[in-house]
Amino acid sequence: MPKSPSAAKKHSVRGSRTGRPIMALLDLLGRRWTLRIIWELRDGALTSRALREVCDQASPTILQTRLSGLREAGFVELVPGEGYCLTALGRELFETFLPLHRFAERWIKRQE
Amino acid sequence: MPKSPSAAKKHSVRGSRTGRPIMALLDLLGRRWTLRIIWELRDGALTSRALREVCDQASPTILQTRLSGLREAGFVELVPGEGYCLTALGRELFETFLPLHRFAERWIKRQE
DNA sequence: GCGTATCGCTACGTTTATTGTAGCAAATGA
DNA sequence: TCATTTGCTACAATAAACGTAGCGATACGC
Repeated sequence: MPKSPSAAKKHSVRGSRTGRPIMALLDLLGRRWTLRIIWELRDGALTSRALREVCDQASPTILQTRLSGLREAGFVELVPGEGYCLTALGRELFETFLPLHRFAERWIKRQE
Repeated sequence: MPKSPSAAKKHSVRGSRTGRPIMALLDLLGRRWTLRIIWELRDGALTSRALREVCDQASPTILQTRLSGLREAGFVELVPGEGYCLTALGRELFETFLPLHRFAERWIKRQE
């Protein structure tokens, strides 16, 4: 298994071996709870525990791991006294998959 | 592939407990290789083995699992003699996160 | 027919990721 | 002080993903 050291940071994003940014991003977003966290922070800051509540009581272990990754990626920041919230970049990312919301509505009807 | 009304529930999508479509979709897309598969099928059909090649030799076990999920979800179909390709719905989904591509380019520059 | 190559797909043992529960130290306010 | 809440971590258990091998079916050329 060839491993390129070109990964963004020490957490060696899975799809980044190709050196294509989109792969690194898809890889980052394709980890459990990542998309959900970004989604739940859309309306403002949440404390780690509040975030856990809205994320269906996900384990703090993995939430912490994801939050670290998202902070490293520059999508999320921790504001003392406020909690976790999206950075400007993070909000930009959120908006790129905002259309998913409307898509999901149409999609679910097809499922039923 | 037979599609029952409860097809979506068969694999009990993780975030679907809330009943909110976007959660079910984020959950589906937040599984390993799912986003990548949709991305790699953007230019047309690929056989299961060709798909494996472009997906960094991912294990056929998990690719098969994902392809089944994506077929159940109606995003991917298997065309005999051609291979796997996106359905009309799948292409629509792909286009909703197409802006991610450009975003990823900008994002990666920030990382370096 | 025969061999060979490819297709979609699965078995199975190992490794990695995620979960669930409990709890820590620091900060805050009463 | 005491009680809460914060971000965060330890640790054992479970679930997901990986890697290798190979199946049956199909389609070729010979």
